[in-house]
Amino acid sequence: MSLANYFPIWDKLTSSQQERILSVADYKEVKKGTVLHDGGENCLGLLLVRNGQLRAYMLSDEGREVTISRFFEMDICLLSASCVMPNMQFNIMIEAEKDSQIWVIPACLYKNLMDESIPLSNYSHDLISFHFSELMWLMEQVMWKSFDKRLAEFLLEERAIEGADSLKITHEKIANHMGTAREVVTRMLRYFQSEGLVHLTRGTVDIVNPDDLASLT
Amino acid sequence: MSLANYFPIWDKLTSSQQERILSVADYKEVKKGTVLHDGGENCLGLLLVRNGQLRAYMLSDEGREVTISRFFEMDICLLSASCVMPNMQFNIMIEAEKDSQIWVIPACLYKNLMDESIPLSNYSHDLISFHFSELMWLMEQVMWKSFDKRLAEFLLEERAIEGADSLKITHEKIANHMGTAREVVTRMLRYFQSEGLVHLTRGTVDIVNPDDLASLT
DNA sequence: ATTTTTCCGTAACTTTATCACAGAAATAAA
DNA sequence: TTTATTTCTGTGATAAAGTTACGGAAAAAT
Repeated sequence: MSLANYFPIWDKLTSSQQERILSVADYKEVKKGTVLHDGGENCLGLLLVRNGQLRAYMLSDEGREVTISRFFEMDICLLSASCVMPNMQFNIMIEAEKDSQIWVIPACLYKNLMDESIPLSNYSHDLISFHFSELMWLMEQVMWKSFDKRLAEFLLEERAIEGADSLKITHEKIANHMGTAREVVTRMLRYFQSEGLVHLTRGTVDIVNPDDLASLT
Repeated sequence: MSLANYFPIWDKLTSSQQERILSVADYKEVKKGTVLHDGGENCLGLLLVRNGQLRAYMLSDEGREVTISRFFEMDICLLSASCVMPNMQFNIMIEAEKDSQIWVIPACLYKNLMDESIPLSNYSHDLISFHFSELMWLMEQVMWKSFDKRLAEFLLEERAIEGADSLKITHEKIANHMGTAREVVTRMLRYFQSEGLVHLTRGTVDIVNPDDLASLT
């Protein structure tokens, strides 16, 4: 399966445009943990996920993190292309959460295409709009939901992504996703355990009672 | 001065497109406090500010607010046009912070224009991208800055907007901008006053020492 | 002049974040 | 295999911010 099968609105591009993309797109296989983009530095380009899982997150000066968005198969990530997303002077990071196969499409090409293809321009428009919407949602969560609800929701989301009740994740990783401190996660997880919602062992959180977790949110 | 002088990239539109905008744009004068858009309900359209000041904010179920973005002369607000910003199912509100003169451009027309004008499509792209960026900034503030710094920054921003050291604003309004509780604002303002940074009277905050306020951030 | 509304002040309490440290489990090194 | 090192977790003390519950003063309305 090639790029054409993964790139959205591929058939709305002219064959010349398609060829230009194919000729410059860079196929990469990256290991879990690889940082693909850090801050405003280099404008890597857009990332098209063939396989695996990416994570975009914010990084504070003190090294704290919050996950902004996650990318799965067939998703396209614009956040790595500062040139396509102008006016961005902040620390957005992108890393591979799992071993992944991706195509990197240079931002300059993409920008050129946006100047000639209305479908592509409108598609990007909708993508960014979607990211904006996601960020609004995150904002709501952070501002107005208590931590127990947020944690419960995170665990259930993780369960849905992994398709398993046993999550191989450390308290610190959870804290980094949620933008809080490890101790806070530990304490709440212990409380969840005392209530029979989860079972904890080093490096894993077993979801014992997903229904009660869900009713908490 | 007419719409054409306020609408960005006006000269990159065809005369037919310009005419269509002119023929359907609705000129309005709204009083301070008017809510122009509430939630996903009606898709009012975009707002082009001729004069005055608008404010976009999030609203929680419990009635708490946070200001997301503000709009001044010649700014265009897309957030009110859910159709132009798809995938938005949250409570975004827009109100006039001052008596304002605006044009309302129906979202359906705008959407049609985006399908035929690359400059317009790209312009909207950049606009939303800018909103995304603003939201990222807000997120950083909320997550990683202590409240004293945030409040100092808010007061200085307000001072810059008003062009005066004496701010006619209640503690509650400040709290609504910042997404916190009125008591928290009151306490911090009293602390600021005790440090000689501000002077408080009912309904006003006088900035006594802007430099020290700035050094706090 | 009196009532009502708006705005502000404060104390007690809860939740979340921060700091400091320690011990257990896993991994690497000797 | 034993020892050392790193990673992960647990917990108490403290601080910051949000919540609850008032009451009182200033302004506006009657």
